Amino acid sequence: MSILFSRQCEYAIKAVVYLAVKKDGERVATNELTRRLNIPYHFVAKILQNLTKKGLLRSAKGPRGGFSLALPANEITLFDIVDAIDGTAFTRSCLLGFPECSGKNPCSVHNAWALQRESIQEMLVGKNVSQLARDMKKPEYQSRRKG
Amino acid sequence: MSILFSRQCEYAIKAVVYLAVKKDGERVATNELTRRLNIPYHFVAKILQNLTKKGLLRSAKGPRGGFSLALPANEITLFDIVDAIDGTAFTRSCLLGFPECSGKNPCSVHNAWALQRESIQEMLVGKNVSQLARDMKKPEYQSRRKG
DNA sequence: AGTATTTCGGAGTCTTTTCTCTGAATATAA
DNA sequence: TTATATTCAGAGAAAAGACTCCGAAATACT
Repeated sequence: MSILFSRQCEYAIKAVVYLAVKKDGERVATNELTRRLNIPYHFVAKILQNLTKKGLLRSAKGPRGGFSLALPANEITLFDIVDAIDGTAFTRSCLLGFPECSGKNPCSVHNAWALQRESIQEMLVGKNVSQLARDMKKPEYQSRRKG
Repeated sequence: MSILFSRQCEYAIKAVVYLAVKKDGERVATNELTRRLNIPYHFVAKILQNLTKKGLLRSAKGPRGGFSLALPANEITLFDIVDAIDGTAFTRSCLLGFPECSGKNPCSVHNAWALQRESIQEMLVGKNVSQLARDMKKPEYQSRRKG
């Protein structure tokens, strides 16, 4: 099937936005996330671990431990999260997978697709999780992709 | 990683465009395709078989057999190929995977992404393989995704 | 100090996608 | 009619992605 981002990346976005809804620095444990976001426990744990390594989150062990944003919510964009999890290859890669497709040697869909990519990227850079959190106060927070 | 279309779909597009470059009804064997497009033999064979089942291609067995377009090149759009291989879920699905995300109950990136999807779809519908074939007369036809 | 809670790190399993193989069926050409 | 070139069909192997498990380390609370 294949859609723009991996599952893991979708989950990461949901989790970070969830953290952004909380007060600054408030810690949230994996347990709460798995319940509220409906993401498998061990999987979301791993994802948060990854985000921590990338410096987007801060973690604390022990009772009352958990995860919190490492930066102000308005300084974390969707793009940052996508970059941390999936990388940014999609901003460059040819739709048809030609390795040598580029501006000076474009494949036949290069230009059209290049515009699309650009505008997707702009959207991702333009949305920070503080905005998303605001929209999301009414959390119809549920899980999984349907179809 | 995950990009908009599957590998199989990329390959399908390349193959169909390759056929469109040929004269009407000219048959091309799997062998030629695998060599020219650098796609694994048995894999491209399967893909062409799929496209045949979907009615986009015609096949002929035996010596001087092979595959050819089942329709005039200007009546096959990129969208048709994507539809045949990956399906069109991407035109509907929420970027974050919320199953109940929709126009009346949008997630926080719904509207932005809905516009993107729409414009991607328009591009796919707007490009037929005859146009692509024309662009591609200078075939820098090579293989695989790099990064 | 001891216990409970929580993340960390690595390895392991399951599923889907990508890619391979093989044996048959069919058509062409000599 | 025989040899050969080709697709067809389905099963199988390998790699990638999604998800699980477990033991260890850290911290807070009693």
